[in-house]
Amino acid sequence: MTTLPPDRTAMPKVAHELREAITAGQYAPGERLSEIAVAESFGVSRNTLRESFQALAEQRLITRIPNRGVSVASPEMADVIDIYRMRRILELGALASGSRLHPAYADMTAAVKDARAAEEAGDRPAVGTENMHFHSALVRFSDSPRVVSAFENVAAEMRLAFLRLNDPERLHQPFMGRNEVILAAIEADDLAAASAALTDYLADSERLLLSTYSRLGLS
Amino acid sequence: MTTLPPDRTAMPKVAHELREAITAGQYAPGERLSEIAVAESFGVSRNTLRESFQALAEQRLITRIPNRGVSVASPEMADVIDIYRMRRILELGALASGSRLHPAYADMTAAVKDARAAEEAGDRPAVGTENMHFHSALVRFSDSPRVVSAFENVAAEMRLAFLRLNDPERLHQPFMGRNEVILAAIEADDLAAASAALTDYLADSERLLLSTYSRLGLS
DNA sequence: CACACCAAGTTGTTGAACAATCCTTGCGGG
DNA sequence: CCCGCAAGGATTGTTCAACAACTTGGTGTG
Repeated sequence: MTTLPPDRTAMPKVAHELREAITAGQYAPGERLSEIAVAESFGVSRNTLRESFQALAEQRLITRIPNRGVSVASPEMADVIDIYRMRRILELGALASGSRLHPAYADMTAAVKDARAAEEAGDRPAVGTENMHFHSALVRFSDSPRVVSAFENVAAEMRLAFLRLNDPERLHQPFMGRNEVILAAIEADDLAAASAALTDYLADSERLLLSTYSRLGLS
Repeated sequence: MTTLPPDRTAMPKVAHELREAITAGQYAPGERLSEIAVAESFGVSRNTLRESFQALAEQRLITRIPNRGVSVASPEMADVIDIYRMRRILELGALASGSRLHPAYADMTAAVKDARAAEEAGDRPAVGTENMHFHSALVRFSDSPRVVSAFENVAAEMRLAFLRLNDPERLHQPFMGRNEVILAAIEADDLAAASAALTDYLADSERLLLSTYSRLGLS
């Protein structure tokens, strides 16, 4: 077994792949991440891995406790509430610049269409993915990289909240109709109606998530 | 020269102190940060420093270019525009929950009072600090740690934008009156008026900053 | 002047080391 | 039987020295 030369820019790649793995549920929320084990699995040194950890910790995707290492974040009810506060501010703020002429509008339309198709096909995970695509696109109305990346961060945290549940994807399903209402309001240039629909969406989605937490006795 | 035992949790401290040093202008925007030099000055190893760098990079306070190391961020016009987009969304979103009964209201009052006092005393830097305190407090209306820390991040970036200028503090001065208008509107429970005043504030502040950039031929 | 080349310096990464701290386990006392 | 506690092993946080890849600035050549 010959040792390969080290990848000269391994850290960003590792951070990215680890992020994907976490949001894909390959590591469960709350799961402990052993430095040695993870470093080995990514084929990097412990030091390089620690740099990647720092990036993910800043995004609140992992939790660092001094002398006790790293574990995948496991959002509690208080976090869920806060995540929705952030979502409300970012999404409603972005929607204020919404328009049927904006490129993001087409992406939202596509997300709704693909979600419908996935629903027909009974592909629940895809419905969930498209739902999040819809809201990612919505936030792009802001034309602001900072707003978009702040949203992507809370979206990843949301994903972790869902992963704590038994059937994560089930919770997305009831809301696809809501997205269509929002879209129609934007199409009609009625941003007030779109905002109202989005506000309802967020309130109901938060309620459902929190009550599921409560039902399962979480946090 | 006896070598001390390494600080068992040096990284967070270094990240914090480096952040302070950068926002205080001890390292100029765009300045190159040599790993060896900075590590030495903080009394930590290169590896530990790199972890701290990663945290600050995630906050956009420093810029990492592969194989060329780290430099203090130097916001360009496009960044300033984006920072204000983010500020508009966060601050207006938080202000929507504003109330004279909220603890943040008292902090805003204090910031205005201290700013007035600093202005009397001709202490320009303090006027700037209190101006930012005012807006930090405003954002706390959101009751959301995530919103607050997202704001603190763009506030630090703002600081870097100001540091690119000759007389950073001068730009804060014209706006203290605006803060008083916002405060009065909240006191009168007129959130619409407060939002309008804040919108004006942000637009004018952005305009002044951008025109100063332009006058100095920056970016 | 343009261009290839060279040398010095820096970065990105590794692997091994070590003390401090945590965690488990087994043991003894109540 | 349960609780506290001590010993041991495992893990973390950090350091150091090494090395190749890369950048940078200068030099010489055509």
